[in-house]
Amino acid sequence: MDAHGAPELCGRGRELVRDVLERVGDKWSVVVICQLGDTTKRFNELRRLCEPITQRMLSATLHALERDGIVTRTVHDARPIRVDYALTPRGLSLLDVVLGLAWWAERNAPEIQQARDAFDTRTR
Amino acid sequence: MDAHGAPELCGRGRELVRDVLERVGDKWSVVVICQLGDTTKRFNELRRLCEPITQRMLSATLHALERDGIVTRTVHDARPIRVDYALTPRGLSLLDVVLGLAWWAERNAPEIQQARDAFDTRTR
DNA sequence: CCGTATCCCATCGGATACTG
DNA sequence: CAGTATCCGATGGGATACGG
Repeated sequence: MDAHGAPELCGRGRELVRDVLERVGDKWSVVVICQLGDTTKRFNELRRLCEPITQRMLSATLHALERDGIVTRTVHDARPIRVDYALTPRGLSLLDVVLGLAWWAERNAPEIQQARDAFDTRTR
Repeated sequence: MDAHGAPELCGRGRELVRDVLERVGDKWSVVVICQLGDTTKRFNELRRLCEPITQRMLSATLHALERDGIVTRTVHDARPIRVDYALTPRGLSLLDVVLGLAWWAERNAPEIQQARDAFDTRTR
């Protein structure tokens, strides 16, 4: 199982790794990355796909992802103005692992809901 | 790439999936799950492994993971009291995908740090 | 040893209004 | 269309102290 050895979550470089995990751990990053997928999309297009994300949070999330080199932002001189977002190669590699997480969540969501209900009943 | 189709991050069942993602997205869950691995561990043992986690947060994190059926909690009648924690089968399946995330973070942390520095310089 | 209770502040993120 | 600015309530999580 751990043929690679455990990640350095507790050794040196731990803070750095946790920084990265907290980037993907905020409320919207995973959703945005999954909806972006391997296709370039515009701001409002992405916004609809990520509903009910607010304009403010989509902007902030994209800014943070751009800063980390996970998405690119391309401004086209047109009227009305048009801005395209896309995953970088690094973003695509992250998409792979994040899809694993999303699929796990999707597969396990019903049983986890049951577990929660059972636990809450049992401990009430 | 998306042979499974995109996860239902925006369809029905979206709230449920996001609930699950937010569980693993909090500050300590990924660390605790990785450090627990496939071996039963005691509270303070886990605490040292997850340093600098506080007692309060380890307790809260384990409680939430137990509620979701991801870890088991076993109290042994001994003195001093002894409590063992272990991943359930569901927890082990989560470990797989979470290790993927941790390894990605570890591999990419240095370049992301560079990207951040470059971005901050460029936009200053 | 294994927790819970309290306090308290920093950050996150929603609502809303405004700009190029 | 694609954002930024401001306000503000909710939540997360650290420090500390106490209990079984």
